[in-house]
Amino acid sequence: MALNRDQIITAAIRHLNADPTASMAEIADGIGVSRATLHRHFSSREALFADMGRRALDVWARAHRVAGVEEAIADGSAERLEAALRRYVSELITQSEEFGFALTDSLIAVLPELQAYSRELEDRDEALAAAAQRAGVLRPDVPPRWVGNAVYGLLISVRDSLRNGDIAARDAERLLLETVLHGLAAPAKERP
Amino acid sequence: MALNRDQIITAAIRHLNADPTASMAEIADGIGVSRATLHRHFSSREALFADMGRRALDVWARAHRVAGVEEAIADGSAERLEAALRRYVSELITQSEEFGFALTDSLIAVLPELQAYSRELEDRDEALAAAAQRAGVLRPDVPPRWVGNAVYGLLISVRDSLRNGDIAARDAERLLLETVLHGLAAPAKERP
DNA sequence: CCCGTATGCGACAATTATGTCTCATCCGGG
DNA sequence: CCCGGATGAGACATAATTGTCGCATACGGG
Repeated sequence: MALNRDQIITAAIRHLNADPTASMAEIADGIGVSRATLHRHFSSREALFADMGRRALDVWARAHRVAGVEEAIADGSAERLEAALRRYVSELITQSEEFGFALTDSLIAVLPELQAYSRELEDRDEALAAAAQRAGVLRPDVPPRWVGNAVYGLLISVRDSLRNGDIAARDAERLLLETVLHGLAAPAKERP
Repeated sequence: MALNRDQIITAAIRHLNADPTASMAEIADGIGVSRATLHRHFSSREALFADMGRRALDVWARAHRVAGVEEAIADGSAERLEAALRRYVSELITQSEEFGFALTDSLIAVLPELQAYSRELEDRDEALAAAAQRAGVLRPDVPPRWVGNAVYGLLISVRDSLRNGDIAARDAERLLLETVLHGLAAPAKERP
């Protein structure tokens, strides 16, 4: 057997990142399996997309776990929180090819199961941001949800920048972290 | 006559922002015109999308003009460049509902005419960023293209944040500008 | 008031995508 | 070597979408 179910999902995400409107036939062709096989693994297009969404959210959840987000929140120290924040962003960038699907597709908002899953992760993001604000790691004068959304948007920036060759892959993590933490203004100047 | 061509484009953009996969029938229905009328104004779906893309890029170009980007680059002073930068971002946020279409849809990358238009605007963005770096307004240790892409991604953050009610509309501009210029780290701490 | 224009409505053919099915083939384990 | 399960190829019916057309009608200016 050439590809198992997981490999098909991975390849499908990769292919749909390049062409978000691809049909089942195009997806199958791009992956290198027949359309019939695709339908044997996923009863419908919706089922395939649901599994891809689940995969993307799993990647997101794994980033939380790997970075020790929960523990850092419980700990509450600035050092732990900042380390978790950096590790978390780094993990998201590394896995952005699979996670990126969640960035673009509105399908997640439709399926109730994924919606709950997504909400849970967003809440944890918010908790992390709020804890980091309390610990003095992040500035307190922005809504905690904005932090997660800003990272989310900058991940799209990274994806597009890499796609266009505007930045080097090895610089992606530094650029995202520097931008979200310190911004792009020249350091010497101002700050009222 | 209920709606002219321009109004239809505006309404179509608005509707497709909410449901990017809407069919011609759904678009027409959402706008409040018949499918036939839609086809009378736009010979094909592709023609409609091309016009929407053009509109989005026009908004972008207008933001450049209103902010005096070209003049600020020619002037080269830090004050003019920073003012143009702020005004430019502000304008993009204000018009984000119509410009937002360009943020998401990959159609622009396909049509040669829009591609050239888009490239031109991107180049001007890059020139602005580079000039701001030379003038000491923006930090010089990031690729100039990254600046534009970061703003682009944060505009998506703003759109999503507003959609979810995570931030207030009147805070959008401040949050985007603050984030892109100074970042989200607490000001007092670190900076090696 | 009248007429031209634009619109809505419905029908239509053509195309495309989807999901199911059958059958031949291939491939690996026993 | 043989067999069972998985795959590829293709046919098929169904549904959705697209683009076109004809016709009736509503609207608005002259």
